Amino acid sequence: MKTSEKILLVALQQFNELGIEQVSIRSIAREVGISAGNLTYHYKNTDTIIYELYLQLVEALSSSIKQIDPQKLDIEWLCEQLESNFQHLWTYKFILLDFAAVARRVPSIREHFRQLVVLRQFQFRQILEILIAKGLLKKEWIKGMYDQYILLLIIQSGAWIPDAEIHFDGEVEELIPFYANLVLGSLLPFLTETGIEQYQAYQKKHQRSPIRGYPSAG
Amino acid sequence: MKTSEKILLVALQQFNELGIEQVSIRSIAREVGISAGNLTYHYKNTDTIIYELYLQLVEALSSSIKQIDPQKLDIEWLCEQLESNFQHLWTYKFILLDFAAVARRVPSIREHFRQLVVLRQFQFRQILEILIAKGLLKKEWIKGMYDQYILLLIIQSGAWIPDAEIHFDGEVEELIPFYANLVLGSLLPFLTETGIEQYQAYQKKHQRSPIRGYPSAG
DNA sequence: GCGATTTTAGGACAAATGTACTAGATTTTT
DNA sequence: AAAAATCTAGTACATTTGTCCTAAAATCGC
Repeated sequence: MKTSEKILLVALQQFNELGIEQVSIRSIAREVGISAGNLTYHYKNTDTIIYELYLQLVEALSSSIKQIDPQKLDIEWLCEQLESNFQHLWTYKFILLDFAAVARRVPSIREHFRQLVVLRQFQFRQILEILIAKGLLKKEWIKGMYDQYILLLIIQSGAWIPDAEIHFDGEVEELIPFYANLVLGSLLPFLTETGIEQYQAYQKKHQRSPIRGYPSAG
Repeated sequence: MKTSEKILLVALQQFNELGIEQVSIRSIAREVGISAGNLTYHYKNTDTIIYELYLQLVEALSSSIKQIDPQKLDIEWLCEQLESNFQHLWTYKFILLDFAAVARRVPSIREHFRQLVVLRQFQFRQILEILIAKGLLKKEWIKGMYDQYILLLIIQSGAWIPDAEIHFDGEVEELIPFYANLVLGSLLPFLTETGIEQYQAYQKKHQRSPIRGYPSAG
């Protein structure tokens, strides 16, 4: 494997484990087994590495979405899509764990992400329209409610990661399904009866209890 | 004003403006106009200051909640309560801006917060029960949906701050109302007709357009 | 095999940070 | 007023970090 690839791999691991502020070019170089001087040859500084990893994440997410095929689009597809995306996000969790700090350190990430969110809003809107047309989602019964929902969904899509870091106590394998399920739960009140049936079919298929590994007041 | 109070004040300001990682005992001491040595006499290190400010925030939120009076509890009360809480959170925004980083630096904050959330879940559940009993909220039509919603609401209650830092472009005075309104929006699909009326009455009273200062795909 | 390019190691340097310590000043207590 | 406490300034030290530079080593094209 190329040195530059090794660096990114080790860097990602360290960022995820220690948090961005604890990682330096020296700490990465040490673990890769190269000199710090050498590392700066490949990546000028840690910010460059962060940006590179951010691009990897964006790429992973984009290629996952591909084209939206209105034919296959249903609740089950949505569930799978979301869970797959969450998996990618978790792989690069350090980015969303302290996204504000990341965006402050690397302004180009902030700018890129701002535009990305605008695009996502648009895509979500299209998806919802299709689901409504298919009778899986209720028609908007309060003006603007779906626009609000989309924003909330985007916020939630990043926010579950810090939440998991603080609260989640369960097994690692259960983490993604748990939060995917949780965020999907925000869709529940909008579902039609057919939509609910599809949702519950998906639930059953994957054998999930709704809340586990999360401290509760019960 | 006592020196120790001045320190907290300046520290809060610097944390909010620069982010936790850019603030040091020296940078605070410089702005307060005292020596760094003196500052360490009052607070051993920045972590201690962070913890102190965290306690201030918790105190502000707690005293805001006070006792819940089932008599007065309605949608309007909920809106006001939420907006008031958001105001407090924004005052100490650095804490929730990088909460994962804060919790990593000061483990006692993490532990305290974990317990706090358990309590909040319980309180929310009580509030929702009352609203249901009053006919403002629909009865749960999918098992466990309100438990899920409560978790989402708690996540959203912290997540709007990083989101604002990245996306919000509007006037500062509009920020809190915008996000309070956005998060309250997640309640919309659960509202009964009476609930919707109360909600819209509150909206009208405060003259809000639902989306402003936020980049949209429209 | 040879020259050019790419890759690597290592060191030097300034700046910043947390921590600890000393000693003087100020306030409070008695 | 004297003693005790609290508060303050200043210094020193070890570490870490980003950045820059040099020279050697490895690799590649021909």
